[in-house]
Amino acid sequence: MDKVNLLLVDDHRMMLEGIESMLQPVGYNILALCANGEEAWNWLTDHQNLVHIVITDISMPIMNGIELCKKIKFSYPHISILVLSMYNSAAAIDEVLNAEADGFILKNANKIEFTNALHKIQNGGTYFSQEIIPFLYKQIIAERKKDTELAVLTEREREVLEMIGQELTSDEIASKLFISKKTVDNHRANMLQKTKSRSTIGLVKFAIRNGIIAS
Amino acid sequence: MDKVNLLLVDDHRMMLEGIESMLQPVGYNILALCANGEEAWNWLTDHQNLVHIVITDISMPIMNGIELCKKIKFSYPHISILVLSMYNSAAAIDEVLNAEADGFILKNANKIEFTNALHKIQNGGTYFSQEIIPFLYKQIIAERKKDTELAVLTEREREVLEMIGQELTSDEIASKLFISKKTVDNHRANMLQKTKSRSTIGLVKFAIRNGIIAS
DNA sequence: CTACAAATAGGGATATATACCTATTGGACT
DNA sequence: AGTCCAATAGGTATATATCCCTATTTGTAG
Repeated sequence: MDKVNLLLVDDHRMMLEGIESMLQPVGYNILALCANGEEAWNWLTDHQNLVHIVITDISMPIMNGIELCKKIKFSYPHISILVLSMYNSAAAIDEVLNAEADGFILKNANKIEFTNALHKIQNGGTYFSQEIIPFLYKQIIAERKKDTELAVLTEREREVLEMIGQELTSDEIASKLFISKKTVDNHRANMLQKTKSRSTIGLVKFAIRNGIIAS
Repeated sequence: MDKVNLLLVDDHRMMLEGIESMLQPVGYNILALCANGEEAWNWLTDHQNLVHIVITDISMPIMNGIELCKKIKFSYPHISILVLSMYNSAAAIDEVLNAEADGFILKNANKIEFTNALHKIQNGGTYFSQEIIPFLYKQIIAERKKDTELAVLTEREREVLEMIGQELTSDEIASKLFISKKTVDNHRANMLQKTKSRSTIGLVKFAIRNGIIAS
């Protein structure tokens, strides 16, 4: 049987070389090492038919692992993808599932689990870390709730919230948006309810938490 | 010359094994792998005279690398420490320097740089990644500015600010601190001036920036 | 001893936000 | 055609924060 050809994608050089020194001795063929999704994507345009499995990190500069995964699955569906992640956050898991990855393991997995995951994947299967399986159920619900929490705000409300975060008053926001102060106040009131805040302070914390404004 | 004895500390199993497979072939002796600072600290009580260099991550559960570093430097000053970090944040660098580590490299360093750092350290020297050297200068100043920014607030003001961040009103804060609402308002006014904020919103952002409250 | 900063507190005025209401319009989904 | 919701806007009352003053006490540095 031919060697399995891998493409490794991670922005941490040490992680790349660590994986390489772990897999090369046990019969895997590392075709290339890429530091981010874009690099990998470009490399794939000329080598897509060589690659069997792409092993990628999630958080990387320029193009992250989720985006890379989606693009590969759309354009080169024959390539399997194993996603590595530092943390088993609900959001990460949800995104990985959404991107149709073939496997997802945490970076604190040991060599056994790692090669195990690769075996399953190279045989057309899937592999998800034991640690994240509870999340698959529990957190689809939790995630939906969190998504709802994020989605509760309308486009306009987010716009207003952003200006609140810039320390503008309702009057100033009204002027900037060419609407009545009353309307701005209504948006505030609605957002207070939706985010379960007592005052603008809670609103601002919500905004920072959700990346609407910077601290 | 005897082999150099190492203790590896990182909460990511894969990173531990990656480093191990990188260093073992080039003549280093890995004594143990620990998943966090406490584990390493406990292990050291019985093996402190065997270890030459401790290689540790910063962010780990239970006891982080900074704390571990400080404890080792206090109790076993003959042990050298190389700190690994994911990010070259100003805060991290400052803490590492403060903990008197012998070296600090980023996890995206390659094998060459890694062994280079170890060589320097085992010969009694220090090694800091090229990437972070600019930080050593620029950010000592930036850090000092941030410290100053933090220092402008008095103890009491910080206390009040923390409560503001919990969405308490001046009245409520006054009750909790057994002082007059007027006093709280004075603290607010003074903080607004000191932080150059237009309103409480700016104050809250300041508090989050400086870790006084969480978003 | 003096000078200064921090914490305390008050008066009084004004600005701003919040809490309840109601109401209209336009677009999307059923 | 009817329902729902976002966005709009107004009224009225109250709560809260902000501004501009003054003033006392206490501790600390010069």
